[in-house]
Amino acid sequence: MLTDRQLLILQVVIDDFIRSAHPIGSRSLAKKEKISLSSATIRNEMADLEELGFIEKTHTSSGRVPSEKGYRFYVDHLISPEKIALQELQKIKSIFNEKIYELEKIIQNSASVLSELTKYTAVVLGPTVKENKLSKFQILPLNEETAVAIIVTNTGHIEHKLFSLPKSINKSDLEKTVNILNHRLVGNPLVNLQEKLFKEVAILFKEHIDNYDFMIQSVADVLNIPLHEKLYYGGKINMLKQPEFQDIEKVHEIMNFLEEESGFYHLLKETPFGINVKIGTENNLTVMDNCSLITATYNIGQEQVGTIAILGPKRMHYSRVISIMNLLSNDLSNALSKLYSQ
Amino acid sequence: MLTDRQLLILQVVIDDFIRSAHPIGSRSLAKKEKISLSSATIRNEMADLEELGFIEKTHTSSGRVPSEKGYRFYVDHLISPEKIALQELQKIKSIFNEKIYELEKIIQNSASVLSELTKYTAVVLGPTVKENKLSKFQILPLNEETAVAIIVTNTGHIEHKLFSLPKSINKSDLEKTVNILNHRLVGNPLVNLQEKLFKEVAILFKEHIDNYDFMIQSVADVLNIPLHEKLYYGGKINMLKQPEFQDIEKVHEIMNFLEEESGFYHLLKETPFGINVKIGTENNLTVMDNCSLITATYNIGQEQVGTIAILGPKRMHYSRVISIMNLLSNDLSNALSKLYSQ
DNA sequence: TTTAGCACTCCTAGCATGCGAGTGCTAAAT
DNA sequence: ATTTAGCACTCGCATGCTAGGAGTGCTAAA
Repeated sequence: MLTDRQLLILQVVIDDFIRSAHPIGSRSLAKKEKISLSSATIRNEMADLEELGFIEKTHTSSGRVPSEKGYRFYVDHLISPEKIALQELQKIKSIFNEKIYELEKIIQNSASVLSELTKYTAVVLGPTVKENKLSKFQILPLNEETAVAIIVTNTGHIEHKLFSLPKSINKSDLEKTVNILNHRLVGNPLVNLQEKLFKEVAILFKEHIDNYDFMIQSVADVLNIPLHEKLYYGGKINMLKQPEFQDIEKVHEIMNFLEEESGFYHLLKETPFGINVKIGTENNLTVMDNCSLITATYNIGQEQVGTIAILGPKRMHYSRVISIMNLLSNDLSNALSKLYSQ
Repeated sequence: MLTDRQLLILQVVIDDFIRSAHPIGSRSLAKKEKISLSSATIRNEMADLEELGFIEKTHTSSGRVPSEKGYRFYVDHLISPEKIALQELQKIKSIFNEKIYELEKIIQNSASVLSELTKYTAVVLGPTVKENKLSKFQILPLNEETAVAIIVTNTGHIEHKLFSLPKSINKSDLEKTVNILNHRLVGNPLVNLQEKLFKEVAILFKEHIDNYDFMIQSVADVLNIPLHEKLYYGGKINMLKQPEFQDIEKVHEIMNFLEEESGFYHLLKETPFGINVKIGTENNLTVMDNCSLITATYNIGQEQVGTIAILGPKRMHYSRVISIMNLLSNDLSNALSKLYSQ
């Protein structure tokens, strides 16, 4: 177990390193207000902390930097919630103040504000669509051959899709189609729509609709909604400001990973409830070895539907970021729940 | 006027520099197959070319690199169309082979393929919406309070927008609203809709619709379609591969400019018909001083509607990029014209 | 007109040097 | 028994020097 003095020193070392990005030595530590010990004493304590694996040297005679274990301990035991300036709070609130109904915009705004406040890169995983249920289906014919289908889900997600109509379809058939689909499919999860369509709806189509085989194929196309959630980004290039990313190689690697979509998707898809911090190699991904990822889930009603995340260097301002994400994920959950849960 | 020999030397210098990114000197030039002159002769010619401003030295005793004037001359007089490999041609065709109805996807695909083939950054300015005309308007009520409006334009652009309904509106009022709007507004350019709404439609609303003031406000919101065309990107991080962008500062600057949207919007908004090359300071923008921008317009029917662009270092593979953009802009115009012009 | 030769310039890589910030260890001070 | 002062030592980094290489311009000969 660490002594109070060791805790203090560890905390100051990490705090300082997070601020300055420079290794810190015993002499500069001794000058700090909080610490009234000689540099020699501190040297002894630091040697112990190093032996325990919380801090490390970059070379034999350098100051110390936090190790991954050090950061982990810091995050778990040494940080306390940070006060967020009023002005910044208002920025968060402002996401939800405007009368925005559209989910996508709220989420994109969240990512932007998050990156703006933290100066790191924000990634938001949009709400699960898999669990979404169909709440409305409509067809709007554009001309003889094409129509646009509008699909609305219970979470406020709206999608439109062009498709081709059977030749010489009449108005009443279209109406019947819409009625049947609404009657049979509303309330069902999107994933099941295709199955239901072919099993249950097909029979009804056959009974009531001319040219039913073409129609059912078109509808099937339309209902084939991409099931992977979308990712929203904010401050993609904030990384370039961080001193740890002065190496163009590293930047390229991590940027590439960001652009690729699928990589981050998996990373965010399976995050535990609430705030979670993954430091460096804890992410189990070589590209992320020098990064920390802080995630927070958000929900609609009781259901956890998505994740907001901040990607930054391991030397991240953890307390501040965690406080901000706490606020934002709560506000986001509240706002979305108000709008879309029934 | 330049002699044939000077032309040859200028061409080889620029070709070589585009390939290698290293200044080239008289000795290495003399070794080239195409050139059977001694290094001393070449030195004399190069001195002349420098005096004329086509090439320059990075320091007193360095090899030569092309000047902006040199690139300009090269682009205007020395390059010839490049053969594009079959495989690459097919990649271009593949954008249009699939059955895609949606404009946005075709355009996004174009940007992606363009960046993939050139290894530079592609930016595409979507089709003008200002000139677009309304071709269909529909309202789809979701519940008591909200509805989604669907707006379709003559170029196949579809937009949906949530809005709130007046309290206790009845079905027939909604239908009347839709009818009036379709009757009065279809065929009008999007820019004029707001004006027409307040001038002509307002009167009709007053006559026929309960709660008309609320309704007209909602409709006005809905018809307030963002009039700036969207930008689509491909290969944003390709820049990082170029040796001229090893300086993180420069990368940051230019990336920032890319992310900002509005900057590039103006750059692409006013491009002349066909292929255009702007080299370095010709772009009249400090961030672009080390970049070249190649643009090509595309059209639907006879109307020029948008621009595709490649952003790269001044040391760009001009002939190849121009050839590719020629192909792609033509194919894009054809495909869009087939789909959306009548 | 072209080319060979030569002196000169400038960049770059490599190496020595000194300084500063840091360390560990020991012995004295508290 | 801790804490601290002192000291020798280490390492990174900035500086300056040097040699080598690639290039140039100029002059004089081919």
